[in-house]
Amino acid sequence: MPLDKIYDPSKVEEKWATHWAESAEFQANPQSDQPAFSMVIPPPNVTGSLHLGHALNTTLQDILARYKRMKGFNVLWVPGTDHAGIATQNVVERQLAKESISRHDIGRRAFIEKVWDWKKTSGGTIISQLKRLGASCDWSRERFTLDEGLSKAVSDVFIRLYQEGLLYRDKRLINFCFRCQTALSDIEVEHEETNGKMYHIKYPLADGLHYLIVATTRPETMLADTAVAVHPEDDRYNSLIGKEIALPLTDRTIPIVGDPILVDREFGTGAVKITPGHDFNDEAVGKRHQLDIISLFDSRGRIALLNNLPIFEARADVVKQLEAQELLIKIEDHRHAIGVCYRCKTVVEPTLSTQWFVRMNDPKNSLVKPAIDAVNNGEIRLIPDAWKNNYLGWMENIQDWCISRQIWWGHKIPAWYCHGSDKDQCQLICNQPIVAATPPTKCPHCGSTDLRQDTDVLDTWFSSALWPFSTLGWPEETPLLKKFYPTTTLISGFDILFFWVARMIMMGLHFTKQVPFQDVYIHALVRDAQGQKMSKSKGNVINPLEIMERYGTDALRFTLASMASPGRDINLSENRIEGYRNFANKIWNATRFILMNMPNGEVPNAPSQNPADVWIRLRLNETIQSVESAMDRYRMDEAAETLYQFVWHEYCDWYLELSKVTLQANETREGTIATMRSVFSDILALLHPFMPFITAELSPDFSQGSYPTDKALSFPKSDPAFSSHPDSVATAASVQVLIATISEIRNRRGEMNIPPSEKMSLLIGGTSAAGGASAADSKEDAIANYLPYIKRLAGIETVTFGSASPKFSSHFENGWGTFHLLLDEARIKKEIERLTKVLQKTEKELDGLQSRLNAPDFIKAPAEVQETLHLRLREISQKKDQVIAQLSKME
RNA sequence: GGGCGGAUAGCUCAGUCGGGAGAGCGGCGGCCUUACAAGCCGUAGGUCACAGGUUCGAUCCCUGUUCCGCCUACCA
Repeated sequence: MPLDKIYDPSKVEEKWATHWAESAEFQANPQSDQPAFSMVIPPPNVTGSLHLGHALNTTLQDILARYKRMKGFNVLWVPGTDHAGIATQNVVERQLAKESISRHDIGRRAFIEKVWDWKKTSGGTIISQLKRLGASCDWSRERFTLDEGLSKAVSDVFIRLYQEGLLYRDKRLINFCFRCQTALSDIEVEHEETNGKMYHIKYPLADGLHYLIVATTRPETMLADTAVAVHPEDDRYNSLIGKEIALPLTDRTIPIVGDPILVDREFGTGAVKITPGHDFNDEAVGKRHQLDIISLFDSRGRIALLNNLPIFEARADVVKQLEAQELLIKIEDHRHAIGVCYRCKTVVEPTLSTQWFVRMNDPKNSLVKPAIDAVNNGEIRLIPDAWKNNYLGWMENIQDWCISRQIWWGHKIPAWYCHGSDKDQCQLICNQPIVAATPPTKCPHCGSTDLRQDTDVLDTWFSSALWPFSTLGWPEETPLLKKFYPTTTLISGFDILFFWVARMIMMGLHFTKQVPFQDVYIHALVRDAQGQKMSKSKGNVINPLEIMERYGTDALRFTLASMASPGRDINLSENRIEGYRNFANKIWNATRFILMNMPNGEVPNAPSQNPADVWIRLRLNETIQSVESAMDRYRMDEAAETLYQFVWHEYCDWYLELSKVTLQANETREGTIATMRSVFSDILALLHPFMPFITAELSPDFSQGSYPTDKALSFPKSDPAFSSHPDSVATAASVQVLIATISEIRNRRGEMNIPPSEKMSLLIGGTSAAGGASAADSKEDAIANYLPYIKRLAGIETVTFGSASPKFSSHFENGWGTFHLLLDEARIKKEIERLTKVLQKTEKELDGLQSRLNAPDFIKAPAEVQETLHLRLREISQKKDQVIAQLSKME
C-alpha cells in the first residue's frame, strides 16, 4: 500500500495507543531472569486531566522504559492514580453545590459513595490520556492509593509508627484552611507576597497613666493577646517588664514580658503583641513565658466574641472600635507574605487544634537521619545533583508532619476513643487512643463498648509516601517486590521533591530497610514560550491534547525530550513543535523513498562496498554510541538532538542523495538498497523510544512479518570491528572529502545564483604541494569512483583532468587536488566580489591568530596547543595567498 | 533575610578537563534537482548581561553589580 505524501499522525496514533494499552507486551515478569529495571509513575490526581507537566514526566519515563526494554531489561513500570483527598472532595462538593446540597446534608457515608461513583465514571480520564501519550506502563498492575492492598499498607505503617513512638496526637498550633475545613501540613501552605496594612495600636498600661504602641498586620487577633513582648535590653521599655496592660476591647489585663529571641528592637515600635493561639512565633513565646492560649475562631473561621463575624469583617470591626476609642495611631501600607492553602488559595490561619503528627525531630532521628545519609553517601543519586543541597537543607530543618485531615475522602485513621461513662475508673487512660488494625470491641481499660473511630482521614501524601513498595504488594513478601524493589529510577518534577520524594525516602528506608529507588531524575517545569508559568487565570495554558491533535504525539514527545536539558525550565514554543512535526514527516518520506526502491519488498542481503554505504554505516555506529552514552547519563535531550542531526542532515541530506547515484547502476544497486534499508531500520529502532508511533507504524515495512514488539525489537548494536577497520576509516574519510568538495562547488554556485539546471564544467589538477602533471594523473584514479557523485550533487556535466590554470574559474584545493569550476567571463565579476569577501574574512582571522601567537608569554602554553595554532596559521596564510593569486590572475 | 538557578543570534534554546561560538525557527537569495515546498541548496546575523580578578589564553574558573525566575524564612 503506497504511503501518503504527507504523514498524518491522526490516522495511526489512536490505533497504536489502543494496541499498547490492550496488549500484554509491556507486562513485567517477576519470574524472568533478565536484569530488572523498575519505575513507579508519580501517581497523578485521579481528578487530573493531562497537562504538559504530566506529558513531560510521562514522556521521559516512557523513553527510558522503552529504551531499557529494547536493551534486554525486564522492565516494570507501575501506573496508577492518587485519591487526592482534598482535591477530589472539592470536585464532588462542587458538583453537589450545583444542586444546592452540602456534604453535611447527605452525611458521610452517602458522600463517600458519591465520590466513589464519581471515581468510577470520571476517574479514568487521566489514565486514558496517559495511554494516548503512548505510555508503555504495565497496565495490568494499575494501582489506586485507596485500593485494598495499599490501604492495608497505610494502616500497617500508621500502627507501627505509633508503636515506635514516631506518631503522636497533640493539641498544637497548626495551619487551618477554613474553606477546605481541614488542617494542613507546613508545606501545604504557600506564601504569597501581598500588599497589606500595618496597624499601630495604643495599648494602655493598667495604671492608666502610660501606654505602649504595638504594630500588627492582624488587629482582630488582639482579642486573643495574652502578653506584650519587648526586648529586655531596650531602654525605652525594659522598666515596664512585669507591668500589666489593660487590653483594649476586652476586660482582661495581660503582662509585659521581655523576650530577646523574638523581639527586634528596630522593627515596628519594638513592642510586639503576643497571640499564642494564632501565631507560630507567639506560640513559642507563650511556651517560654507560660502564657495562656486563647482561640478566637470557631471551625468556620468566625469570631464568637464579635457576633460571629468572619475574619476580615471582624478586622474592620475591630479597627472601627479602636478608632472610636482613639486607640488607633496610624495605618501604614505594608508588603508581607501571607500563607494560603495550596489547594484553594484561601488565607490559612494558625489555629490551635488536636491533630496527629509524625515525629521528625525524635532524639534518635529514626526517620530523618537515614534519609539524609542515603543521599549523602550516594545510595540515592539526585540528577542533576544540584538538588542535593536543596534536599539536605530541607531535611535538616524539617518539622513534625501534621498528617490528619478533617475531610471525609481518604484513609480513615485506625484509632478509636473510649466514650465510656465510667470516668472514675480510667479517666486519664481512656483519653488515650486505641490504635489497631481492626476495630476493638471494648475499651481495654474500662471495658466500655462505646468506642468511636477517629473521624479524621490521613494526608494524601501519607499514602503516596509508600507508593514504591505498597504498589508492589508490601507488606506481603510478593515475588514482585522481591524482583523489582528497590526500584531503579524515579522521574519526578522538582515541585514535589519535598511533598513526595523526601517522604518516600524516609518511609522506604524505615520500613523496607532499603532505598525506594536508586536514581531520582528531577525535571523542570514547563512554561509558555515567554517563560511564564502556565495558569488558567493568565490564559496561557497550552493543552497537550490539542497539541497532539495538531502536530502529532511524536512531535510533542520529541519536543519535550529534546528541550529537557537538566536544571532548566522548558519554555515551550510552538514553532519548535512544528519543527519536530516536520521531522516526523521527513522520516515518513524517507520511508517512501526507500520503499520506492524495493518495489516487491525484496531485501537484498549483499553487504556493500559502495563508499557512501560504508560511510553511513560508520556514522550509524558512532551515533549509536553517542545515544547510548547520553541515555546512560539521563541526557534524553542530547540523545534526541544527536538522532535528529544524524537522521536529517546525514542520512537524508547526504546519504540518500549520494545513493541516488549508486541506485542507477545495476552493479551497485543491490548493495545500496540493502544498506539503505538496514541502516534505516536501525534508525527507526533508535528513534522508537522517542517517537513510538511513527516508528511502530513504519517498522513492519523493513522487517519480515508483522510489527515486532518492543521485546522483540532490540536496540541496535554498534559494530566497533567495522568502525575501526582501516578500510572503513579510509573510505569514510574519502566520503568526507567528497562532501566537502560538493559543498564548495554548491557554495560558489549559490553565491552566483546559478540554478541547478545549469550544468557546469570542472577541471581537476594536482595539489599545489605535490604539483605537476604526474601528481594529477595519480589522483585521477583515486577520484574516479567519486566523480559520478560530484556530477549529480553539484550539477557538473564535464570533468577534465590537467595541470592548466584557466583564467576564468573559481578554484579551491583539498586533499584530492586543485578544483577549477569553469566560469564564463560574465561571471568573473561576481567571483571577484566573492573572493574579496573571503580575503577580508581570512585576513581578519589571520590577524586574530597572529596576535595570540605573538603574545609575549604564549610560550607557556602547552606544546600541543602551540602546535595546532601554528598549523592553523600556516593553513590560513596559505589560503590567503591562494586567494590573492586568484584575484591577481583575474584582473 | 537566606539559598538555588538563569542571562549566548531577531525568537526558543544547546554548548565544563579554559585553546578556532552552535541548533531549530524566523530573515535574505536561489531552486517544483520526481521521497519530502511540513522540502532542497546557499547565506547574513552574536563585545556569550555588566565590572573587576586569576591565566600565556576566559562564554567556561573566582569576586562584585544589575535584571529575571524559583525555593525558603518568625520581621510582628
